[in-house]
Amino acid sequence: MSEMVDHSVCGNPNAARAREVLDLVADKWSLYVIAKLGDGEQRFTELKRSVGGISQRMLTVTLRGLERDGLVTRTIYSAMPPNIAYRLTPLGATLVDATTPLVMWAIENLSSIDAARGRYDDDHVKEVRELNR
Amino acid sequence: MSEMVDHSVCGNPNAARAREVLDLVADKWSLYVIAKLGDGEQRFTELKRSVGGISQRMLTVTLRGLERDGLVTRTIYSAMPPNIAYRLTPLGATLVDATTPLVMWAIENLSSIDAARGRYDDDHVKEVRELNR
DNA sequence: CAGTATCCTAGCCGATACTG
DNA sequence: CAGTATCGGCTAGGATACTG
Repeated sequence: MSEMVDHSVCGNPNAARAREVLDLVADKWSLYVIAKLGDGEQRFTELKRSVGGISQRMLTVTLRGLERDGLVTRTIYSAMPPNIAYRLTPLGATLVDATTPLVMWAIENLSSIDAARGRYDDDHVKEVRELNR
Repeated sequence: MSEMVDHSVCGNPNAARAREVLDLVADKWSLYVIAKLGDGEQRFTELKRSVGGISQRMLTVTLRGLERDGLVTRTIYSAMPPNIAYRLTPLGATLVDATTPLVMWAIENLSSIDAARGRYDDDHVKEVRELNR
């Protein structure tokens, strides 16, 4: 059936709808929360500390979204004092696998990108200087 | 250099800085533009049409960001009439490879997520109904 | 065609305060 | 501890008009 792993991504009839999913997953926080949960079950405050920089509001919103989409489960161990654990579902675990290459890429190519930014910004500043002459 | 592919992602000292890169790449539009350019060189209007739903302003902003980070090149073939081609750099090409698993995941798991959303929303509505009784 | 320049607003998101 | 509720600022980003 005519292999088409990469080039057909755009031609796929589901591609348009896939954007809804990507929009969810590719937002500022979901990626990090998912990655952290990949290390195992975590409690709310634990997540908040380990993700770093996220507000409790955004953590709540993000977790509810992930729960709604069947990527994360919320288990109540005790109501008082509250002890609630978040954990990846099997589906969520496959998402971690899918995002890992991207995370690794970002870490590995950090310096290349920094360098490129420096060059671009230098050139741009130079142009502005020339205009001011 | 002590292998550490998955579990160490969070412990990596570069992980914090990696977020800057991920924040750039994992935004609403960059992912799609990069994916489209994976199919080969494209012109501005071509991109605008094929990405679909993106405003010319956002396409410009996105392309400048990708260019700044050394992921995309901008080649002027002709100034008047304007004929400008956008193309992935070698670095940009490696990014496509890194994002492909995520895009494929979204397409493959669309129905699972739809189903989960339906269940979650049903349950939630039910709870609200009980409160109103 | 390939942009730039402006204006304007929906909604994201942080800060803060309160609760079981 | 693990949230919910509310308010308000800010900005991402769309619409529109103009240009080389």
